[in-house]
Amino acid sequence: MAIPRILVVDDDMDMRQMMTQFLRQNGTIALPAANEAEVRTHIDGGRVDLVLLDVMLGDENGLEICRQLRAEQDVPIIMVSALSADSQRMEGYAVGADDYIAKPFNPELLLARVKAVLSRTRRSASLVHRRNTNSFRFSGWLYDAKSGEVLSPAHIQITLSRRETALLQVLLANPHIPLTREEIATSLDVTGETQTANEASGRAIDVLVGRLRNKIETNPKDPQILKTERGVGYVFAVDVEVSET
Amino acid sequence: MAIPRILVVDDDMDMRQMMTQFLRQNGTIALPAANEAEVRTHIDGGRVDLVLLDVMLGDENGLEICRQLRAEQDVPIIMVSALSADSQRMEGYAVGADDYIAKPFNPELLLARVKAVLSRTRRSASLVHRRNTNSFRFSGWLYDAKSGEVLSPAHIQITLSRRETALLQVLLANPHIPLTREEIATSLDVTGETQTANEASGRAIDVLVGRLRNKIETNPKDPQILKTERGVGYVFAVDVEVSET
DNA sequence: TGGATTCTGTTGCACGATGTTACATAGAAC
DNA sequence: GTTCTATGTAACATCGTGCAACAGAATCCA
Repeated sequence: MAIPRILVVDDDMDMRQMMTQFLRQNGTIALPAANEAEVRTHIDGGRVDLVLLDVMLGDENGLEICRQLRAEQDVPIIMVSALSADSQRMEGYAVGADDYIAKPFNPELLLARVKAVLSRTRRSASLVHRRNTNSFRFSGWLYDAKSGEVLSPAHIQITLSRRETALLQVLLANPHIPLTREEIATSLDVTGETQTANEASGRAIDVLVGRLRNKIETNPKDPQILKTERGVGYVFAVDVEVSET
Repeated sequence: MAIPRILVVDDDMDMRQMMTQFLRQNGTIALPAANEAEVRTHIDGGRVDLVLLDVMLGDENGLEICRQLRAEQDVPIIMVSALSADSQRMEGYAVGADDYIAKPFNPELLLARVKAVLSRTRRSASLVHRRNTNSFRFSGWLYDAKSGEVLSPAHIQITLSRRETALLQVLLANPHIPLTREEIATSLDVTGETQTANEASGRAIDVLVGRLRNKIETNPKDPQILKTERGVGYVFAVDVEVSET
């Protein structure tokens, strides 16, 4: 499974920090946000699998933000509130939240709810691997998922190793979204190919990326397709057109 | 998140200074102005997210300025006044102010009101990094935001590091406006993460500025573009022409 | 089965980008 | 002038990444 990315929205810095830290220690990517603008940035700019949204955001209204997100996106939302009255809870559900937690909460409970919502929506599993698609086009290249063939812009067939193919698939499924090495490594294992231990120690992903670059980049020294996001990971930086054959 | 730019209009220098200083300490860019002419300069010349407008401006009338701004712009305005009588308050709203604060006020209250108005109008999202603009021209130079290319007046391509590029972007978005090191550092932290690596200890910004100067100034020893504001920070001191491609 | 071939992870080094530090210098305050 | 503070900058330190070389694992094939 890909690593879930959770947007933690709370205007209280201590609270925000506590929650992000805890979530990070428990195998998720926690993205802090303090207000609506920051929520926008994350939602619009990158992938977010779940939003933990405080009801009371200073002067802003968490419920309103929730309503808006719901209207335009279908990202799962868990409302968090210092008010545990049932009326509040109902209001949370009314605006479309997937779950509701009252502060102060047991961290384990939070984790349980998070896991529940993530698995319920199966969103975390849906982001990397697409189904029912057979071919991908990107900057002149063609990858046929069914046969596994890769054709260069000059229509020359390229052979990729199994691992390289898996990497390409992960990237093709997430164009323009920076993926960390850990996310890539985890996704590669999910494909069920090699079960070997993940990237605990080393630079396997780096080397794998380099090898793929050598095969699909015109000038591997100056990659245009598979770009490096320093301090983050790698991005598939071109548009991908998906066909159903 | 973008740093909000707040225009502080008050003819009393102490008051002006106190307010700008306080706002700057709280993560905003505060632009001082003492009269209508200076207000004009800022409003017309650069981005302003919020105006803090004193009702009593010597001979000029804050209410009148507010009315005019309202008529032609939709920048949010908070009226500030030594007179707390309700009639005054009503008058403030009548001319279109978004909020009203009576002097003397609690700084925290001011901050709260400012945040409230900023988030309400969602103006804080219109930030240092402009969108939908692809190229910037300044004193013969050309920076293409899309490709990241920088062309010198002699049409020679210059390569900037990632950090240098980010700095240039921040400066280009704020021509003629002195930015403190802290403001710059904050703006450079696009990730918004808990980055420990910000300018707590060091002179990173100074050195970064020096490196950018070495690349874009004709004579780095006597900078004409990226000037130092002693005791303040740095200014991008030339006009910037923005194109949409 | 055993050897050849291919695949893949590990390691060490190079290199560029960036932050830190120490010192020199410029400017302001007196 | 002297003194103090802010700034410029060279030199160094650190970190992330690319990559060649190596070694073990997997696969192929006679």
